[in-house]
This record gives sequence, structure tokens and C-alpha cells, in this order.
Amino acid sequence: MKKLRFAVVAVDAACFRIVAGDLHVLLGRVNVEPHYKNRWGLIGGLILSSENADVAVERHLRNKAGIGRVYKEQLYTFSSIGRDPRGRVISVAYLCLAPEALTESVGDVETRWCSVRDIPALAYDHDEILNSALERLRSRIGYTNIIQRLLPKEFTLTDLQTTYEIVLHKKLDKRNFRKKVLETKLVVTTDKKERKGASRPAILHKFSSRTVVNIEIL
Amino acid sequence: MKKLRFAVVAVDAACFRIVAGDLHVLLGRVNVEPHYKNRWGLIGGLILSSENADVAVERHLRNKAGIGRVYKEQLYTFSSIGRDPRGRVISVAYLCLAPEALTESVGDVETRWCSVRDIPALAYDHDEILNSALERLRSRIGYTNIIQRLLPKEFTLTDLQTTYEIVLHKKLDKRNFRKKVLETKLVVTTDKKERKGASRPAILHKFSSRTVVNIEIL
DNA sequence: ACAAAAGTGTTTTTCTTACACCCATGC
DNA sequence: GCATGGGTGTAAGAAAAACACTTTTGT
Repeated sequence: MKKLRFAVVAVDAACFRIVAGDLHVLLGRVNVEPHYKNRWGLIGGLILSSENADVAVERHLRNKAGIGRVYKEQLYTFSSIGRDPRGRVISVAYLCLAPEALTESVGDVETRWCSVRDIPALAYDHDEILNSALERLRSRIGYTNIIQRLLPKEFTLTDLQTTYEIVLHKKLDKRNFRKKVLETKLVVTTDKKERKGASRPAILHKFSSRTVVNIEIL
Repeated sequence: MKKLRFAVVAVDAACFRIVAGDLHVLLGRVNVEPHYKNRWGLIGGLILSSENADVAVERHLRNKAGIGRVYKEQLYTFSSIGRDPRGRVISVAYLCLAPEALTESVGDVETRWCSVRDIPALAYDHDEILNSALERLRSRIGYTNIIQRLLPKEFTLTDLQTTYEIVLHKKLDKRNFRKKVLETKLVVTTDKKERKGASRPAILHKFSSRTVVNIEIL
């Protein structure tokens, strides 16, 4: 192999989760003097030569934020010259989804879940990455079953509708929503019910397939 | 900046073009002994530290295949460990579109345009890249105006329809096609006509915007 | 006058949207 | 028995699909 030029390759994860009825994103503390003092940014880090980008995302989320088993899909690769003030870093960005009831432990980095409606100015080009990720998420829940990764395995149709409404930030019609969701066959009933307070118990539903499926538009 | 691990970062272009009523892709000769003898692959190459990925794609298409001014959009980043037998190479893949009447000069690599229905086994993971690119192209012509980059600036509606049919590999209804295309307002008439053989001349049309537009689905 | 491709509307069917009441339970 | 959220159908409007003939030109 002839002389080759090398670059630093990283991954960055825009990891979303429903917290208290609002869409939140996982941020980590960034302290890169003299460029960024005490800022926030997405969780990310370098790709090792022994792993591919998907594995690198998992590792960094686990080590830095203490979370594992999130859903992830590649978003876009950011390669502007000046995106990292310390040097040339190309970053493969990911969209990640974590369930509301996430089991979290501590990691190497100070982290927090931040409402997407209240994001501070982020380090690097992470604002741009986050915006693409949000746009992609909102578009993809319309024609795939990925929203299941924001929910527990079993959920009521009201929970599902509420999750759509939180992500899309708009109200949906209950009857039309149920009709559409059920006729895709991606969501099926279980024989369990959820009792919650003084009201009729709701039938629990689940997704029929855990793998990502594109809804046919024929 | 602390010790960092480095990888080689490349770009690969799946560059499409209409040739003789069929969708073709640009291939370049690959001779990487002992791994690939006299194979074909996509056009690509390394990213320099002075350029971003978009610029690298342009440079390699110009230098290796002698073509410039193609439309390009990022597709996906391929990072499997073994995708290049010579060593660790991460590749940012691009979908590119070239007009039928392309001005081409010779480049450093032997190239050919090959019908997508007759692709040989390609080097590296270029089969996989090509398949993603084709899928993306077919899906994106449905909700953007990118198909204009496969056509000359001015074209008849029949040309436009034929181009859709070639890419999608299925027949469309003439009246419904025209109705739909014209009501998006993305395509407008010019005051020119094209005379071609013994038949009624067709009005030439053009796209109202050269920049990529997503068609609203409200 | 005829061959060849361009151009043009209407009907049917399908999908989307809007909308209001009864049901099962806990207290 | 009443408050709470769960569950259900229909009608009107919009969008998509199917379909065939007339127009303009060159020869």
C-alpha cells in the first residue's frame, strides 16, 4: 500500500429519549481548553482500528454515559475542515433512541438529558448534527417502526399516540391514529391490560417486529 | 491533543447517467494485486487533509474519470473492518448524477459506463454501495427534484417521463404523470419547441429551481 | 392523406380527515 | 353514581388511478 494520508475518525451520537412527556437528548460536558470551557455537546469519540462505526457508538455511549442497548442508525458524516478546532476530525453521526425506562449507570463524562426545546449552544458542529438528527427522527417515525425504541416493550395505544405527538410536536386525532396504526399490522394487541387509576383499563399492545421495517406506500 | 488513533478515509462515488435509454453507472478499473486482478469498482479515493468529503468526490471524479459538474449527495459511510483487504479504510459513499450529454475527457483510470442491469462483481464492498445508491436514487426521485440532474436543462415532458420510467424501471400513465408534475410547480414551460421527426413538436420544459427541493407532502 | 408523437378531462376508486358518544373501572 | 381515560364508526372531501381521442407536424 502506497503512502496514504490519514485522518482522525470519530462518531457522535444524538441520543433521544422521552423524559417527563418531552423529547430529550443526551448531552455530555465538554471541556477542551482553550476552545470550549464548560460547554455541552453530544456524546462521541474516536473509532478504534478494531471496530466499525456502529460498535464505536455503542462503546462511547456505554463508557461515557453509562447507557447500553440503544437503537442506532447512521445519520450523516460531517467532514468540514474546521469542525474541530484541535485538528482534522471527520465524524460519523448517529441517531440513537433510548427507552423511557432506561437503566443508566455513571460513565466517564458528566451527562444530562436536555429537552430539545431548550438546547444550549453546543460545542463543535453539534448543533448542526442535532438538527439533522431531529429532522431525520421526525421524518422516519412516519414510515418506519422505529418509534418502538422510545417505548417499553408493551404499551397502550394512548402511550404510542402520545409519543408520536411529543416527537412531532403536534396533536393527532385519536380514532384516525388507531385506525392507521392497526391497519399497518406493525402493532398488535397482547392479552394483557394496564390498570391505571380510576378509568377503564387499556389493552397493552406491542410491535410485531423488533427489526426496522419500512411501511410500504405501494 | 492527546494520542489519537487514525484511519484512512476515502470517498466512493456511485455516479449514474442515462445512456441509450438505460440507467448506467460509472465504473473504473481496479488492479490491486494480489487482491483484485482486473476488476471493476466505483470511482473513489482518499480525502486530503485540505478538503472535505464533497470536494474529494469532485476531485476524484475529475482526475480519474475526466468528468466534472455532477450532482452529488452523501449516501452512507461504510466502515467494516475488512472492507479493503489492504488495510483499514473508512469510505464515505456518494450518490452522483450526470447528465446524458456529459462532456467527458480522459482521466487516470480506465472507465466505462455500465448498465445497472448488467453489473459485474465489483471490488471491495462496492456492490453493497451501489445497491444502496440505487435504492436511494429510486426513492429520492419520488419526493425531490433531483431527476433534473440526469436531464439537459430543457426537455420535453415525454423525456422527463421516460427518465422516470428508466430509473424506476416501470411504466407510468402519461396523463397522470403530466398532471402531477405540472401541479408541483417544479417544472415550468419555456416558449421553445422541439421538432423531432414527423410528428407534432413538443413544448420544452425546465425545472423552476436548480437547487434540491423536497416536495411538500403536508 | 397518413404516420408519429404531443397533448388534453372525466369518472371511479381509494385514502384522508373531521367528528361525538358509550364503556369499564376506582373511589 | 360520578369522574377518568379507553375504545369505537361514519360521512364528506381530497387525492390517485384508470382510461381514449384529437392535434400538429413531416413526408
